Amino acid sequence: MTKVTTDALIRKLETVVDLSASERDALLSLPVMLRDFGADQDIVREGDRPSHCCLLLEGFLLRYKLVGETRRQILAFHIPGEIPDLQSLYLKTLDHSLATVTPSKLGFIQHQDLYHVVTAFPRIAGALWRETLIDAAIFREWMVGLGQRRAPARIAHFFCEMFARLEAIGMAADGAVPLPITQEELGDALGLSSVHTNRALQDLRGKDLVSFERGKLTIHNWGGLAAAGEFDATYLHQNPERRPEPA
Amino acid sequence: MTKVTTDALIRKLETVVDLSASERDALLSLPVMLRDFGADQDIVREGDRPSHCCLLLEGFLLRYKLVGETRRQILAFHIPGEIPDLQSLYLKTLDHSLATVTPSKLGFIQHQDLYHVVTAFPRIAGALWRETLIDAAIFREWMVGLGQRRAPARIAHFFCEMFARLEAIGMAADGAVPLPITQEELGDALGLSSVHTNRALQDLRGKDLVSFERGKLTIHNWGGLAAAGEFDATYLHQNPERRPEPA
DNA sequence: CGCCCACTTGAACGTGTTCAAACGTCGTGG
DNA sequence: CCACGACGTTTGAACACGTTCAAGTGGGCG
Repeated sequence: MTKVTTDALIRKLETVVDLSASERDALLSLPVMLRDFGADQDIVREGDRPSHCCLLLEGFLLRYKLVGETRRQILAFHIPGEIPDLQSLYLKTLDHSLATVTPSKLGFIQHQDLYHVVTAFPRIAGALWRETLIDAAIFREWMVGLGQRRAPARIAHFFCEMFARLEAIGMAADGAVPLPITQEELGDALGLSSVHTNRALQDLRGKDLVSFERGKLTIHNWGGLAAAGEFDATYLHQNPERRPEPA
Repeated sequence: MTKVTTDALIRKLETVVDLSASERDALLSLPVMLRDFGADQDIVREGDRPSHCCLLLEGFLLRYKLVGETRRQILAFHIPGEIPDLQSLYLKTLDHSLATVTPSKLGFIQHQDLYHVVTAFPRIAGALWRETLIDAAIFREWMVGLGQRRAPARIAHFFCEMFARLEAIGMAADGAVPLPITQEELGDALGLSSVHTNRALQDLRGKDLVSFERGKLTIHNWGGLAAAGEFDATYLHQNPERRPEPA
């Protein structure tokens, strides 16, 4: 039972380090509490001091910050295999909230248990650390979009990123991936009103680069979309670069 | 000699963990290569695969990404005691550049050496990991500013952040801190043109909240500035929350 | 003293926002 | 099976924030 749950995590980490038997065992024997959530539910909220992290097994999550009652900035979207709140292992007070987008299956892991594992197994620690660094790399790239790119480029870039990430976990088929978010959520992630998001979307559609409807993103012209969004996947650090230990 | 150089780092880490004698020794005996840089010089560039990290001892640094030849997004400013490229320990290819703002003194530490320390001393690893998580928390807060706040609020928020960080390392005096950046750099960090940055700045000055001239930031009305920028310091995670290990 | 660089100002323009209404689609219940 | 309701998407039009271009000002340093 618990074996199944950390599988996704182990698979992810093994793209970076070759885990030894004892390392794999340590991860497999981590107590994981399974829990299902409906759509649009907060999992943890800004200001909380959670005692566990959660591994996303199925579904889509997002992280957000509210600002001044009416506005929110979506900070990230998360897909299966990720641990969206791994940071809470070291930063005790949450500075943002985590919520489901779709109905989701989560595996909760006690900080204490995780802490013992990262203390005993430096290579696991390194691989997890690396995950949080990629998280930060994605934030940086979003900052570039928010600060420097016009609406259509921002959207195009976002689509490229999500496609690349979803493809990497095997969720792409026929040039399409599931992306079950509304235009309003898209706008809140990209710092755009839903109205303008809609119009910029028509722009991309008009050039026959993508279609995005009913939670499905289909890329018609990858080259064109990547060019429109100035997308360069380096920041996702997907090329394993095998082994995080230097030299 | 090398003792002096890692002092700033040790002091920083000790606000979070109580280091044992052997842990402190390990840090003190880290080989550090000192090097001076002039103003406005690249230290490492996007695409590089550096073999070392650098600890900032004196001066100001910034990280940036260029986009489309003419625009750049500044991702972060760094102040003494920080390791701006710690991430390169695990993410081999740099996805952005690091440069000096003012003439600076840097201590370079080989990845290999640092890797041995974090492998042997999990608590040091945890404290450094935590630093990179705070880095990410700052990115998130900047995303909120870039996506949701109007120019004056963005600037006000930024000033509050820099003041808080500089104060924490003892660089504040009489409600003022050194902040030797131009309005153009400020704009590039906040996603604003230098012209508009200038006008928004006049706005804040007109309300007698701050003055910012000749590289010096003086806060006249902290409450007012924080309100204007909707600033809440939680995300800086400066309250030590003593000991990163859970429970 | 003079130059360079940063800051400042003005004015036209453009991207994106806001408000408001209409449309479409899907799921529910009569 | 159709009617209804809810929610997401689409459209229009006025407006605002921020950009761009261009020229001018001012201070620090060689």
